[in-house]
Amino acid sequence: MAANDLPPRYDSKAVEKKWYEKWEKSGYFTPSIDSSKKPFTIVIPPPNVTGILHMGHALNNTIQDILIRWHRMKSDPTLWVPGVDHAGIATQNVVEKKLAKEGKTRHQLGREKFIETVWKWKEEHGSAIVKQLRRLGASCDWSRERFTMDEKLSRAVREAFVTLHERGLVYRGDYIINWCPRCQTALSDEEAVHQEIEGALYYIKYPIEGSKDHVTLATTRPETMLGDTAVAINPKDERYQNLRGKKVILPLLNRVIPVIEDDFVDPDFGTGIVKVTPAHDPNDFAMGARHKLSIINVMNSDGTINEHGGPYKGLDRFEARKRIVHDLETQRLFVKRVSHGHAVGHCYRCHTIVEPYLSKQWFVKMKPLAEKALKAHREGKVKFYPDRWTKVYVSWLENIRDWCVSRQIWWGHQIPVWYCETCKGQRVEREPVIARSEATKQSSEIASLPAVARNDGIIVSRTNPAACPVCGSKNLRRDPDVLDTWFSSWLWPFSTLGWPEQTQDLKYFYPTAVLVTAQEIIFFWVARMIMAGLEFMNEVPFHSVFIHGTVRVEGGQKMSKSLGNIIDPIEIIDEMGADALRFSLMMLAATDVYLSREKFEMGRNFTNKIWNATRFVLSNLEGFCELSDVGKLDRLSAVDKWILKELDQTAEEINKCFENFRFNEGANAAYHFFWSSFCDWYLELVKAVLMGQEAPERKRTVQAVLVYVLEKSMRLLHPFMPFISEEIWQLLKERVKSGVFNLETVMLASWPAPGFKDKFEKEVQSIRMFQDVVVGIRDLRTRLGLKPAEMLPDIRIGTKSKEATDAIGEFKSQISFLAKVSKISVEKEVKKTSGMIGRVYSDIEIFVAGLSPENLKAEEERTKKKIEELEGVIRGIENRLSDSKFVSNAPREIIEKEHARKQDLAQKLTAYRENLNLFKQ
RNA sequence: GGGCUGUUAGCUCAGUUGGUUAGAGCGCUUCCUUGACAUGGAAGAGGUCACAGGUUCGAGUCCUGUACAGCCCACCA
Repeated sequence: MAANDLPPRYDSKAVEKKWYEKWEKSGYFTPSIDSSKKPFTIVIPPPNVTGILHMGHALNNTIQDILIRWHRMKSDPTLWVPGVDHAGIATQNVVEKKLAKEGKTRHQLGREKFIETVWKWKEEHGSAIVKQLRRLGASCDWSRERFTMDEKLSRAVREAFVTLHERGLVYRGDYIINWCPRCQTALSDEEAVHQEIEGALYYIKYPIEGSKDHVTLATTRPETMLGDTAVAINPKDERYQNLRGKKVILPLLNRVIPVIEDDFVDPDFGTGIVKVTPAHDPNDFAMGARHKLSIINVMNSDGTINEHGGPYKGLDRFEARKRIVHDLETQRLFVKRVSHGHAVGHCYRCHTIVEPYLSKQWFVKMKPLAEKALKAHREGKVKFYPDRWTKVYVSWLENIRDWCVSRQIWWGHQIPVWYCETCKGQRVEREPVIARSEATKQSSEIASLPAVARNDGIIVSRTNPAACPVCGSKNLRRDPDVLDTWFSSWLWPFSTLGWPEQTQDLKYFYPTAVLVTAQEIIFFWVARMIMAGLEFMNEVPFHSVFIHGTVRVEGGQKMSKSLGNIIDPIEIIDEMGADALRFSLMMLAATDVYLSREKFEMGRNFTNKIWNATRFVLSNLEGFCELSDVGKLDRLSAVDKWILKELDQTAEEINKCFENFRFNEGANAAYHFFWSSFCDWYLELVKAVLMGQEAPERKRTVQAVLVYVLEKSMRLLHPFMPFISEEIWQLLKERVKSGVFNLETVMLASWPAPGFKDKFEKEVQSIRMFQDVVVGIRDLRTRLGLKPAEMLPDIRIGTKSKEATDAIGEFKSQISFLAKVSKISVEKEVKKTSGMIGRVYSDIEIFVAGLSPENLKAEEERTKKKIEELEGVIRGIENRLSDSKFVSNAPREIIEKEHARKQDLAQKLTAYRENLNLFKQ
């Protein structure tokens, strides 16, 4: 055998680095715009600039890369736009933490200097994840890489905000928002993650004014009582009719507050009496509005009690809670504390319990946007895969609430709003504000809140104004807030392509084809992108949304840094290779992925298998091989045709799987074809040819088929395993002359289309029979305890079918090669003698004679068991066939099938029964 | 409280419109270092498809209910 200088183990490291650099440098990732062709575009879900690649990214980007590479091979102009998100709160937190280590705060630095520091941090650390995406093999067009804080994308953000304002879809108002006392910023409803916690209901007595009596009410947050401005009952509640028009005394502060009646109060909860704290609870805020209650904010932005909290001033909210409960106990106004599980909002970034907090924020009116998005869905313009996510999307849109978009941090897009200090106070024009909970039932009441005048010295502008357009004053102050990070993300599918400029990219590549993402950000991102696309581009940003599973650790937990259960994809790439990582993920990715390190061995073993199959093929080529069109060769044997057919069917199946986002099935098909069909059968079979005394033409044919199948396999595997497929394809290119190798890379080779449709059916059938015989003989060998090197002296195969006779006759030499048999005879009627055992197939029986008593005994048992099994199955079929309902209702082909099956099994049964007799002799 | 998903081999999971004897990987048993590969090869064992009903000639697959698990949504203080 020719010397082979390839190592027996695949070395992923060297290969991966080499090819990725070559691809990127050669510009293969950059499509050329061809107006005669329909492009295929994907925008990446931009990872956070603070992020490092985790398994979720690996899964998400592997799927995108598969789609991208597949389409590129189908010669669509294919664009994958990469980029990174500035991740306002997360990034600011990271940099602030770093400053804290140096003993500094952002306030010491000042805004300008701080933002400079963040940019510096970004330059130094922000490219970590894009480097890691390269290691994964992601074939993004890096020449179009974007960052949400790029000048052009910032311009898009500003354009979007101002446009929405012009359309009356942006407003500013005083509302209860979710406030994170740790991050010191407002959060949108989506950013306040509700988590079930084991809290408590505190029952407290409020004395009734002018009476020795009191009312008892229940609350989960006693500290907010400092801001109570009323107590409420349900007007229909019989029990409390006597409280009508009364006043109660707020304990601790001794404030006199009224008893109000409101339908909101649920008589069945707690005592049926509610304390009303308009500044610290959204419902109370609404009630306060309805009853024109005063609003007392008792907290500072850091969650400590402020000067309105009397003696509790300066205490943290939870400390204040303890002290208040204690003081109430002392005053005998505390009744009881009852455990009470309830959902409480937590900051999605730092997990601090958010405080419902009254403040002035900017909102986007979502209902008009959502209506467009719903309409687009009804018209089938955007489809979710799997379909069940549609419902999640629709129900969120139907119940949408306004979006609080201002954040009290520094890192982000500063809101393009200025306040004229001169105009301020001169309320020019009043206009009722549409409330945050417009979609909820309380909306009509909220609308009667004190209105904020829209032109009350507020300037919303595309460019930085030099003077107030109303009064000409230069005394302007810019709104210090920045926009929610998602306010730039939702523009991503078109801002990355140049919007608001009408660039060539935007015209050609928008809308994109598919969005690949995880379930967690359907609301945050997917739905909002659809709304933005429709609002600003008048077209959905993508036609398909593929929602893949969540990556979890074995055992079901989410993979997270804090749990310390991370499996780092880069470590897996280092150890086993990116291809192994990618392929393993795809094999597992049907639903949520539960990972353990061992699971990646599947992919690693597969890469090694591919590698070694290649070593075998290459070492069996003699010199430089010329590959003519295999399909035209008339020297193809049945096995050649069989493997070509299998290859065809696999290509077709993988294609279908990609079309339907069924990546695990596609990976399975590729795996099974390459390993079982190509390696286990075809390679083993052709060894007989390559090493035997076959005619040189036969050898050359086999070599051609080997190369042909291997080359096409590399194309099929390329989307899954870009690196090894390229490496092997290039190795073949060095040794083989063929049209396809005029190309530079397998990346640009065409996606295999079936070439042998409706052909080779007969050959496929006879190979199946041949495989039966080989497996049968091997089974017998194992049962007889033969050593691999030992030859079975005499195998007799009985068959009455002409096809089987022909097939076995044709493959005799291969059978003896694969199953180690010295003599094979095919007979119509095998003369059975005692001491023979056999295996029975539909058309074929295999016999071997001359066995030991122990072997015979074991085989007798086995035969008996087999007979019982067959009898059971046949009985079942007979029952069915004698059932008049079945016969009259089932389709004819099913009945025919059953008949044929019965006959088949009956024949087998007879054969086994005869065999059983052999043991009795 | 509402919604969604899952429950199939020891483990992790496939199973597209209902139709042969339900598949894969890992693990397990036996054998094999044979000239591509022990990250390998050959043969094999292992499943009343959570439970109870229903529709149907026929159900892992469709319907209803139950149990368990997980996820998402939700302002009952």
